[in-house]
Parts: sequence; structure tokens; C-alpha cells
Amino acid sequence: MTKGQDTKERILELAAPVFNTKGYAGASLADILEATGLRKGGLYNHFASKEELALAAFDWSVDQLNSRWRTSVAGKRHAIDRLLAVVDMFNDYYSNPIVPGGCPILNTAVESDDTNPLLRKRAQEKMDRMRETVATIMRKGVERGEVRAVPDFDEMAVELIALLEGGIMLSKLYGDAKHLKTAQARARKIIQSELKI
Amino acid sequence: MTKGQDTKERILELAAPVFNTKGYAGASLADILEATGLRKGGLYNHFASKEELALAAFDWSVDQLNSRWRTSVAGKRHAIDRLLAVVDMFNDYYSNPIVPGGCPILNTAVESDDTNPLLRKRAQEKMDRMRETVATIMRKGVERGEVRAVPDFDEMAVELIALLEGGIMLSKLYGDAKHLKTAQARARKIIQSELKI
DNA sequence: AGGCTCAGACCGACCGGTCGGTTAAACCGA
DNA sequence: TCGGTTTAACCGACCGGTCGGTCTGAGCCT
Repeated sequence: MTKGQDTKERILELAAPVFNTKGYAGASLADILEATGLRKGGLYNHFASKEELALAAFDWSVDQLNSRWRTSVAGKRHAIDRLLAVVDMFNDYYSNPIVPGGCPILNTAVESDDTNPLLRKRAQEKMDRMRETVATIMRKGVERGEVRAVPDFDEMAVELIALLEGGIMLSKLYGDAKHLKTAQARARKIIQSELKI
Repeated sequence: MTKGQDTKERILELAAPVFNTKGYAGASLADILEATGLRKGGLYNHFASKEELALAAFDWSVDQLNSRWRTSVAGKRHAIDRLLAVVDMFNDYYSNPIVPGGCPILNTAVESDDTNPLLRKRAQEKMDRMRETVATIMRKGVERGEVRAVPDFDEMAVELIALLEGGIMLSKLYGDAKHLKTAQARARKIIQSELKI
């Protein structure tokens, strides 16, 4: 890794929390410069525009969550355990975040849906992947006889994700983990009562 | 109503959609002026600052939703019908909004939780009221023998709201009502199976 | 190993434009 | 004519972005 690549990585690591807490419109170049310690010229040597930086920072944030997600689920073999591990993962979005500011997909979705097509499309792609990952765990679980078949696994995944993302929103709004915990408990209940054999 | 009060009301009506779609940081004074047709002086005659205007516009948005909510629920006598009417109300946030841009409480909560204490507090208050309204319908339903008792009505309200707000977020992200409908179906299922006598 | 070279990394000054906000004068209906 | 309302001009600060130039360290030649 050259020094340039290293700096680029460092910029993303320091800029991602700024974008995730303040939003794309709310985060100014001055905020990014303060966080990274660079000057404008130094920053623009690595990224062509604020938007390009924001997109890269968003990708970086989601990558961080994905890798933590992957290691967390990796240990579990049974599909039900894997689903419950996903539910537990949502703790991290609030209590132990790699990227402060809550779920980057939620934040980016809410901010960009009426304003920034590029960010919105990126958020759609990440959400697609999240939904697909959850639905795939269920489908493979059915193949292995670990999960009961339901009419539509994609809809089931949407229900769980909507519930948990809503829980994150509420807990961030109040600064209290209890609402997220309530949502998680409901998610576990759905998994136990409708998917467990 | 004096001309001034009338203008103030008109400003709120025209500014609220701008704030709700672009967000507080994303909406500039120029955007507001374009929407209202006023010049800066005309606007600042009625509001002392952008923040004061944003707070008033947020209140206005929530008031609109509350009044529609009230009329929608008013016709129903049975607590279960009232809860189902609340679930149906969420259609309007996406398909038939008075205030374009989705749920103002969701939008404001997500944007302001790390940045704007005043807006955040306001969003908390509105969300408090929403939770309390839902929980009260349930509690009164129990008194009338229309609703089964559950361990915690506040938690039940949080679960339903998290689910539906998450559904709005997903439908707005994809520009497709189906995810909200999925969340609504799950909400109805919970009401029917756990609260209906 | 020592010296030279040069691409890549970074800085600091600067650009035009827009930000939120102020003010005095003009407008206008009661 | 009088008071509330609105306009037009203006403010300093900050916005995202550009650019010329300096610094530095890895690679190469001897």
C-alpha cells in the first residue's frame, strides 16, 4: 500500500463518521478538513468532489458493518442462530458503532430519497444486499430443514429490517437503547414463532 | 385573521414541504423564498431565524397529520378498529401526503439526532404524543373489554411505530409502496393475533 | 553506498457564488 | 395618515472548488 492509498483510507475512516452524523448536506468541507487534518488541496488530491468523497465514505461505512456482520454470523451454523445473530448485530448500530451516527443506510436513505439520486441509488444497492442476505439465510434454512417455509421470504426480511431500522431511529431520537431492544425482542419473537421448526 | 397571520400561515404551508423533502440543512433560505414568493425581509418579518421557521414548519406538518389522523380515527368506536385505522393512516405518509417528503417526525428525528438539539427535542415530543396516543387506544380498549391485556402497552406501541416508520423509509428509498404495505400487513397481523379478544 | 531525478502528496492563497441575516425606505390598506 | 407589511440593497462569513508551487521519498544509475 502506497502512502497515497494509505492516506485515502485514513480520509475515509475519519470522514465517514462526519457524514454519518451530520449528513451529506450538513457536513461541510471545513468539517472534513478538521477531522482529517488535511487542507483542501490535500483532500482534493484524492477525491474529485465532495460528492465523490461522500459516496466513498458511505461505501466504507457499509463495508465496516458488513465485515463485522460477517464475522458475527460466521460462527453460527443453524439458520435460526444466524438470523438471531443478525438481530443481535443491530445492537452495534447504537451501542457499539464502528461508524458513529447510527445506521448509515437508514441515514442516507432518509436524507437522499428526495434530493441526491447518486447517494439514493447507492443506499438502494446496500439495502438490496441486506434484504437479500437475510432472505438467503431463510431460504437455505428451509433447504436444510432448519426453517419453516413462509409465503414470502423477501417480505419477511423486509418486515424484520423495517422493525429494526425503526428501532434504531427511535433509540437515536431518545438517546436510549430501550426502544431498539424492544424492536429486537419483537424480531426474535417473530423468528422463534414463525420460522423455527 | 389579520393579513400578517394569514401570510405567516401561508409561509408555513409552502415552507413545510421544502424542509420535509430537503431537510433542515439541505433547505436554503433561497429555496424557501422561491417557494413562498417572498423576499428575505418579508420572510424575516414573520420569523426571527431560519431555525425558528423550521421549528414552526415542523409543528405545522405534524398538526396537519394529527388532524387527518383524528378525523380518520374519529369514526371508529371499537379499539381494534381504531388501531387498524392508525395503521391505514400510514398510507398517507407515502401515497397521499399533505406534506410531501414522507413522515416529518422520521425525517426530523434522523437528521437532528446528532446535530440540532431544538429540532430533536421537538421531534421527541411529537413522537411521545404518537406513542401515547397508540398506547391509550389500547388501554381504553382493555377497560372496555375490547382488547386483550399484554405485558406492556408502551412497548407494543413502540413495536408498531418502529415497524411502520421503517416501512415508510423503505418505500421512500425504493419509490415503491409495496414495502410499506408489507409492514402494514405485519402490523395488522400483530394487532389481530395479540390484541383482538 | 551515494547522488540525482521526478512523480506523487500536500499546502496555502485565491476564485466566484451562496449562505443566513440586517436595515432603511417604500408600499398600501384601514 | 398611520402601522403593519414588504421590498431592495447590502453585510460579513462561509460555501465548494481550483491552482501554482513546495516538499518528499522511492527508484535508478553509477
